[in-house]
Amino acid sequence: MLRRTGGKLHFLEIRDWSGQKIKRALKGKDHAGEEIETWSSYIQVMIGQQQVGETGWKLTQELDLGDLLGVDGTLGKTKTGELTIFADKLTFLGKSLQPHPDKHSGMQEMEFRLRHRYLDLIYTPDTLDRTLKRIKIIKTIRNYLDGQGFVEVETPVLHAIAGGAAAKPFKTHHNALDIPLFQRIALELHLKRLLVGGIEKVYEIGRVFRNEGISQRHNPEFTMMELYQAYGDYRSMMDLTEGLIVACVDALGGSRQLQYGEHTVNFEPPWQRACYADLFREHVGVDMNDREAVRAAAPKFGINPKVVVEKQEVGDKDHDVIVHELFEHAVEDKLIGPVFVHDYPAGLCPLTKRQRGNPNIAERFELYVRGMELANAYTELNDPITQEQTFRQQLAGLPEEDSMAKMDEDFIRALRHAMPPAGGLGVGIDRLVMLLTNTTTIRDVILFPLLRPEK
RNA sequence: GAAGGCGUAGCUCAGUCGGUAGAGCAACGGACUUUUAAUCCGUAGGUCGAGGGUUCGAGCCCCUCCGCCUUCACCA
Repeated sequence: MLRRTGGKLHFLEIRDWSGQKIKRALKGKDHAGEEIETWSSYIQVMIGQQQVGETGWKLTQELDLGDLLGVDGTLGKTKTGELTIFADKLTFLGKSLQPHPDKHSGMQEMEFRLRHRYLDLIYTPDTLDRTLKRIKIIKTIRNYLDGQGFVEVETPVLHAIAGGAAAKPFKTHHNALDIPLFQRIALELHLKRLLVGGIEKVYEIGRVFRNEGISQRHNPEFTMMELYQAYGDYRSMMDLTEGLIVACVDALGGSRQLQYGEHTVNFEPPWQRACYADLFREHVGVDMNDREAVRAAAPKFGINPKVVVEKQEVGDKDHDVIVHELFEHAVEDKLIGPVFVHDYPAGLCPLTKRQRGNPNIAERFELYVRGMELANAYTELNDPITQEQTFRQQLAGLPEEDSMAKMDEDFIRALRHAMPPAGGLGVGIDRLVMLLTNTTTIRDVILFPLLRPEK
């Protein structure tokens, strides 16, 4: 609430949260001509001493910035043309005891904004705008997938074994059963069990947890969408991904050309599809299957082809590992996209089916936009014997206390009852929202990101 | 984990060469009947992130620590 007082006549601007979405023009020089869609708007209220009576006038004298006020009156326009409620009755609804931020400068410091998100929503129009867009994107994903015949499910967050990805889990404990439990790091293994169970088009949108570092692109809890389609493969996943994300872009109501930083990204389909090996050759300059050439090229991109443990070179890195490090350094930044990078070196993808006729290539793609991995999809491995072997290989070097070091025997048993061949897709919702709302930090697309406790 | 930047009133920010701690908004008191962030007059508000050092004297210089931001590293 802004207040301009004038003797026996006051003008207030109150924020109206009627729940109805409207277009609102942003005020101020910086936003001239801009509109956002929101459910909050400001409307002016005029309060005259004679109109609101003695108690109403007394109340008016006591109002502070941030108070909640009910107004009955007549809608009209002032002589300057501003839409205004001419109040004849005031109802006091809530008191602000804490001083609010500067009504013009708003909130500048990131930490203050994050620790007072309720104020940030009021004083930083972009925060509310991004929040509404996030909700709309998630709703669009549900509508789109439901329309394609997918079934949304809920699977456990607490796992006895945290599998489906390579990440450190959060650990907790169940008292009655007296067992350790982990918060999930992926949705994959339960959704695949459902494939076995005959739910042939299945998805989940849910929170996953990884006990790792925090950065502009990482929050310890974040939202994943994973879907699995029986009798699909990574090619069908590309078509689905393209349709899904274009639907999200369209849902935001603007153009299919979206600004992100200094780049404009064109989401108009069809999107480029590029083979991993071709991109590698183009940007690194050597054939990724040429082991000598790859090894020789590594130092040019600042990559050490030796494994370094505590500053000792203890051996040669695996060929596919060097290839991918080169890819990350030399190629990723160039992928403004959207571009599907497909056909990955098999060594990088233990859970992926090999290409028919080429065991060195995995049927996988990642969708890159502006150098960021936005989606990851496979033709899923459905052979229980191969799956068990790759699990064992993957776990071989890990320390015992690492939860990843435990084999999910139940999952293997499920596969042994026959999982249909399937395409699978994972999308990091937070990063998708970042991209579609031109936001540089994940902390601004999550309402309450994890912060170090105060003091 | 490394480097750089920042930390001053509830908020947004000044603070020069090392010389008494500042402004606007918000709050409080008063005046005012047509305003578009900011009417006028007045009042109050501070462990200058914390601790140590140099100095006659430190918001400012030096050291240590804490927090946040940025970049890099790590991490699917």
